[in-house]
Amino acid sequence: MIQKPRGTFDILPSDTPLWQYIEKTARDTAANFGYGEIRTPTFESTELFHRGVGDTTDVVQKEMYTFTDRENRSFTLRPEGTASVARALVENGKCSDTLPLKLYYMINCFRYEKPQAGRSREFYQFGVEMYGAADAAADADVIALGSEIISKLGIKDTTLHINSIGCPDCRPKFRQALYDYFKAHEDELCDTCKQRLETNPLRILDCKSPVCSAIGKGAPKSIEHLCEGCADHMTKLKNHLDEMGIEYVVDTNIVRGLDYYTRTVFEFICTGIGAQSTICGGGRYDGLMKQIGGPQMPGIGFAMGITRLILAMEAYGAVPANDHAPLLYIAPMGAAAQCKAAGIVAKLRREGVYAEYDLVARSLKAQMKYADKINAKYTLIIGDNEIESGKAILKNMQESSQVEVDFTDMQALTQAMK
RNA sequence: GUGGGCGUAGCUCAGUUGGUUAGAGCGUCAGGUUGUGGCCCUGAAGGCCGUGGGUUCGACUCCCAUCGCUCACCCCA
Repeated sequence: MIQKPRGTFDILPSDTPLWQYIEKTARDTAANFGYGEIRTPTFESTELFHRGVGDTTDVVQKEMYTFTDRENRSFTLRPEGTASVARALVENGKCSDTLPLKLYYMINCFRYEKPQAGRSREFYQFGVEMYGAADAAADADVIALGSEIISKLGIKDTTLHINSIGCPDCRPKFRQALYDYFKAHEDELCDTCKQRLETNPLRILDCKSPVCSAIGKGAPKSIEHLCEGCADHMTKLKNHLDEMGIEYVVDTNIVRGLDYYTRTVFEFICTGIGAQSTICGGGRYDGLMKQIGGPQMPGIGFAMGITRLILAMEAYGAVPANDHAPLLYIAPMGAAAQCKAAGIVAKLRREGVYAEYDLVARSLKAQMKYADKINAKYTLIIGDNEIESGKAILKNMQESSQVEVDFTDMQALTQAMK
């Protein structure tokens, strides 16, 4: 038995209706916000992610599926969607189009991580990107879209956390202030945080250790170290969110792990789906486009993990019932009747009706059981007598009532099932 | 990459201090007299007890390894 690769999963017919529902909800909502769909290759030049996502990130350093092709060129299965979209816009000259550019995508991504609840090696995400709008109004508009989708999917207990991590001007100063603060408490920090102090002092703020989090409470806050421009941006974002009726909390612990983020970062966090509780995460990336060789153009966007949305929907009973059932099941007895049934079903299907008939030569009784199991609304029984007379019994499965119909008259048959 | 938990029929799980033909429920299939579903009843198919070693007269049961699943750290969607 050859098994699927670790961290991947099959999506079976019993699950696909939910996936399709989520995808449709996301697409339709994005379309109402003026976004158009973009589709990019599943793999890209490895260099794109080094420059776009950032050389120092965990994603690039140890989580990418990188391979060389027959010409010895290095490619990588996309670990996220933002870099590809930026590349596609530059490569196709779309940066000269009317601004802002608004794109959405529905993709699979790949990261070599150890699987757990809400995290897999191949995962699916819906994401949006807006380019050419530096104003905080754009941030609010993007967040509003994420909020709207989550709300439409019926996901409860979700909180929007926002923060500003500053820009290339003010961030280094904040980082230094943070470093200085924790350096003074270095002896008290846990072992992992002692390492974090050198690698990424921002992450100490997340530490679950009581000692570290206690120390963290007194640490400098990023929003207190913003330059004037970044501070104004944050204020305007909050004003817009307030006006739009979107609730949020300012969470200075929100620090995204991808290098391209600037200023606004945000996460929609849903309690009750395990440790991987961010169902939607994003932020602003004003330097990304230039970083990958395009023009200087501000951008902002988010991505939501489809699997996490599903976990959340399941947790809150928001999964819609699957009511796909045949209008008619035809139970033929014998080869001649089966042939007749095939003809009737073919006509119904051409009219867009979901109809079925026996394909495995079951007994009549077994066919009735089958019709019941697939939830057929009506069953039509055809044998030799019926072929001769052209009339057959149509049974309403719910009411258990029967009427005789002329099954050679499609209009009469359809009418009888109204 | 680091930890914890778990691997027995398609699914959910039993399996007594190691003892002979490994069980149940659900599901699947076939029946319960001659052309009719849902309830009920009967029967059948389906397991090298994750894999490989070891201890033992004997291992689903104990030990080791390995693979897989799962949860958490980390990171992120």
